[in-house]
Amino acid sequence: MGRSPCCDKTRVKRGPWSQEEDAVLRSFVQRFGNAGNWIALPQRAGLKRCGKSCRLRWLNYLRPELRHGGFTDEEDRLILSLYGEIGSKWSVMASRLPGRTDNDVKNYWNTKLKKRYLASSSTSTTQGRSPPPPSPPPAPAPPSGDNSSNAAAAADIHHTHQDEKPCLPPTPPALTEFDTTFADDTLLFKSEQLYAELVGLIGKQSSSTGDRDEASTPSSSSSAARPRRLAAQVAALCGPWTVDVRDTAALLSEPTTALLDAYGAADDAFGPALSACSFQDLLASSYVDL
DNA sequence: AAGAGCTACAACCGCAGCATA
DNA sequence: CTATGCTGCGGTTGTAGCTCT
Repeated sequence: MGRSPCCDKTRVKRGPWSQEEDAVLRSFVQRFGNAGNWIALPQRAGLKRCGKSCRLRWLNYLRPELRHGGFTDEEDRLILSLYGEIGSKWSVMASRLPGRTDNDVKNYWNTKLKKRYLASSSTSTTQGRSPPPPSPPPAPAPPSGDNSSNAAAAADIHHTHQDEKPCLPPTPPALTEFDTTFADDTLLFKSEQLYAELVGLIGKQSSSTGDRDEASTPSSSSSAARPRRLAAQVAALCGPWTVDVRDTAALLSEPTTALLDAYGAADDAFGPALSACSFQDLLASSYVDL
């Protein structure tokens, strides 16, 4: 019996993720997590993506604790050593390398280390040693330590080129089909906060790199100023931006539950507010011209 | 300068295992 | 107990950018 596909591939977007999609997914997941259901997430967040794709994007690319960029010699040695012990258990290897994903390790292995490994194993074979068995893992690394070590490592992780990319959209993500019919004041206020936070994230990333390629964003010069103005105005109303939105733990600690509580999200992890309108709609609703 | 080949990495695919109704 | 749905995982593919000829 064949499995049904996880989503209708003809109705979801595929291929590379845009900065707008990244911003929406990052903001949504940091706010609400996946609520135990990646399949439903894209619909809730207003993303035209397969849930699986969202999960992969978050896990392999958007998570704040991730490190991108070159592997160190120490990591090289550890991967080579682990491969000799457990074979292609990329997730186990990744758990031993804070800030790295299984996909990272796998790609790095396939493009670089594999050759080195084969060369060294053939050398050692000619020297009389048998190559290490790339098979049954003896004992998986203790999962309990993974999160803590990753969390600890996340503390001093410097964000690399991916995080440094300025990603200020000329207009907010889902605004092209913005429906102004819903006008719940509380919801509007909350959505303004959400969008202000998104803009804050974008602004922070841009300013950290000096907005160096803002000009590369099509038609950004005039329209890009509007979200910033909105953020400044909301910040004036709500107080300064004090939470680093790249810090998932900090984000999840307070506003999420407060927001969900505000909408009585007892039986739906996303809350009825998000059932009634998507996350992008929430963002969109904030984009009334103040 | 242009095309071929290579490299790095993002993204997709499909299966296995687990949870749950 | 079984069917179903979801997540996690490893293998594979696609492609942008770089280097070489």
